[in-house]
Amino acid sequence: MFSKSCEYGLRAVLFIAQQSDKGAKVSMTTISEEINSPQAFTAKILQKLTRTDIVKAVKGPHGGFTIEPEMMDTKLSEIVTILDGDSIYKGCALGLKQCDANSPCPLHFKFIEIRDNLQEMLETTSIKSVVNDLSLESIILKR
Amino acid sequence: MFSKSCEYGLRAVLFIAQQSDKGAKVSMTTISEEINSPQAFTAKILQKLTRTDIVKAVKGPHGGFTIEPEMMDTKLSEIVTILDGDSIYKGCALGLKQCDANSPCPLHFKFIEIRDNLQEMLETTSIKSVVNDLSLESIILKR
DNA sequence: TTAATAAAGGATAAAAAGGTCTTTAAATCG
DNA sequence: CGATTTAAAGACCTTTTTATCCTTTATTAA
Repeated sequence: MFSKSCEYGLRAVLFIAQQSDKGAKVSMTTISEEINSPQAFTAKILQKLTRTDIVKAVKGPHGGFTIEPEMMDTKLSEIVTILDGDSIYKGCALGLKQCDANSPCPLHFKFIEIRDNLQEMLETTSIKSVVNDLSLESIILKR
Repeated sequence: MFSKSCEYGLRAVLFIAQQSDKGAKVSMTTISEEINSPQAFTAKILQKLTRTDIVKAVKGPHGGFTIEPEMMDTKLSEIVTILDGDSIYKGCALGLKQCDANSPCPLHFKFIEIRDNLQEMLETTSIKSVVNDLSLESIILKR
């Protein structure tokens, strides 16, 4: 469904958000340990998210990554779009370039429902709301 | 969503089915022209589907591919599983190996709905039913 | 101002996905 | 039978994705 980049990116964001919520900054080493992802690769992914200001990076001793309170309202759809583009929402199930209500592929009307549900879910789910669920026990970001 | 292999595979199957329905056998050259896909690559994909008996291949002059009447009831989910595996139905949105109702990732309960809808759609849609829709004008398999 | 810390960035490598080409096998027809 | 047609199979190549490593830059604290 999502690329590895997007999976790691979402996990990293949720972990950083959880820690930021507690007032803690987290280093790249901690992140990759806590979400069980390849460190250097995850660092590249976070660079994209810092350039787009979703995550804030601070260099030097006691530096690390945080997500500022106002960015906690960021929707998961934004993160997915940055990392995987919008083909998951807009692409045709059969890979046709011109597939819409006017000239639909044979799966168009069945598939569009699922795509729209996914889009709706990601567009209405904020980082903040997921972090609130994370505080409930038994929810995990590792393995 | 689906891999290129799966996209080409589904389009090829639907085209073959449509032609078989009219009593026609189709060659690899015709298929790749009509669904606008790379021929040699599509041939590889169809080999997987002939080994699993969804498609029947006949060598030699006037040979080609057909789908026999009893295979027209094959569900799209079978084709997707053969070509892309079952991770699209079973995989975790965040890529966690152990993610289920007992130890869910933070998106588990939201995501499972979408995954299940997709699975349901593919498991209840047969080749035959799509071919019937294909006979309705304006439905396309190209471009 | 220097040493330590931590992210950024570039170069490179490994693996997977996507795609091609050539040879082999099977079927048909003259 | 032999020539021809068509799919199967295997070897190979290309591109993209995933991943690592190493150097540079920024920040901090002593």
